[in-house]
Amino acid sequence: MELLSVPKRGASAREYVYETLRRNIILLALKPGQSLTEQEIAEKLSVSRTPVREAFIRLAQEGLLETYPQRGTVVSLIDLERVDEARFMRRTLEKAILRLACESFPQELVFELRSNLALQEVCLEERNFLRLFELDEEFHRLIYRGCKKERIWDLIAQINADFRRIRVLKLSLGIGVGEVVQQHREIAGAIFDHNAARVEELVEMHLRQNDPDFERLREEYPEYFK
Amino acid sequence: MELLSVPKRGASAREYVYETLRRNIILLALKPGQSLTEQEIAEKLSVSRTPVREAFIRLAQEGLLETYPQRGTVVSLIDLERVDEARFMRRTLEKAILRLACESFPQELVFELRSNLALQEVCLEERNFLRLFELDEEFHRLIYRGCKKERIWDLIAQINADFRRIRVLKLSLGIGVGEVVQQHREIAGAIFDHNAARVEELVEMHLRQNDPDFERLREEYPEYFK
DNA sequence: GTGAATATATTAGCATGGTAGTATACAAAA
DNA sequence: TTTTGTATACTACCATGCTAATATATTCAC
Repeated sequence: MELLSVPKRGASAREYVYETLRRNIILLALKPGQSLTEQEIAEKLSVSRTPVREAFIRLAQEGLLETYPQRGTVVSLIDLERVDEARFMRRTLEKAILRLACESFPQELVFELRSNLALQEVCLEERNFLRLFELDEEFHRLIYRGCKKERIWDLIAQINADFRRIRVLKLSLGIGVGEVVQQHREIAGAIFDHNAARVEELVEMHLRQNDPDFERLREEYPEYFK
Repeated sequence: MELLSVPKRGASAREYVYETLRRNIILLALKPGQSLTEQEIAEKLSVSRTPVREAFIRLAQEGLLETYPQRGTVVSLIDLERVDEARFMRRTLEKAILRLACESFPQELVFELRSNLALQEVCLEERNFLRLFELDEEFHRLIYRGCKKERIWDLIAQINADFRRIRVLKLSLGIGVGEVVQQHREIAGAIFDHNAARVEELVEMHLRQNDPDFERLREEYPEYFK
């Protein structure tokens, strides 16, 4: 098992282990269904079992791990029902948030949004899809922040973990990245123009475009799904 | 410090401590701002420090506790900004959920909803407001379950913890309980009649009625607020 | 060879001791 | 009186050993 490394940066051991595992699960360096033990991870990350255990508990609570007492711990399989529920939640909230953003959006974040879009273009040209994925998340987070709803974004990110794994699968197949950047630009444009009606359409489209690919991915990687 | 007890029921020590503390914080048996230590709670609940610590971590993640490394842990103050954000989230999602419920709602849950309403009436007559509070939560959960969106309810419950503490404060002052039961009955009626337009109004009213009381409560209990 | 009983290994849950960081009390100096 | 330095106490963080539950391998009876 190879783990992508995450910088420690003064954080506690617990935080370090948590971030490392979370990132590895979402980026599929840890495969759905793969089993882990406290001991094993503790050794790999050079910490004791306690902070590993605490990270496991948190990841289990977020649905990324499943712990079976006295037996072991496995990376959760991707659950398409849960994905549906998460996407319903996100679609619903994001439409409401973007309506707010069209009413008013703070100037300093306009700059950040534009910068983010520019970087997305670069990643697209360079075909750096993983980084593009992170910029995508950051783009949406910025909008939530502009509406003073950043906590809501954090919750969505939590419940959306399974969906994020699916997106990583899609990226690994290189499916539909160009459209995404174009849509982001249009969404930003609608915010700047205070065009609430238009933004609602755009969000609906943006968040629904992944729909048809689920079954295909499931056929491609059946062992990752529940 | 007196803790309301919670039955153990075969759960792990960690779960037991978590449930006990959570309940005590929300019902304000543990006051906002009050400080706790692992040691102290471990002794009171007759477990070791480990499960207490793990429960603390989870409660801190949910915003009910704040942990300052090497200094201590305190029960979070009620944060009205966070409350606003949580209520925005709930209003937005609950309207969408209730529209779904008006389209179709499973028969077996109709029965449960009616039973719940009947119990609410009893609690109202008996002035058992704490139990009524729990039935209220259960009422809404049932609706989410009927739409296969129970996970979303759980997230809302999490982010709503501060709002729940406010409601407990209100109940302790005996403010506006009669209306709530009446509104629940109307909401259920609208679901059974598939009246989506009506239900949206009702939800808006139901979830907004608490608005004006915040400042009053803040004056009454300034030490509980941030 | 098959099935039951038993031993062994493995795991997460839990208890407990040590550590480092922080606040507090108090004494000494100004 | 005020400030500064120091000792003390207290805390959460982390390491580690033990326990109980479970899965697997082995032995034995038939």
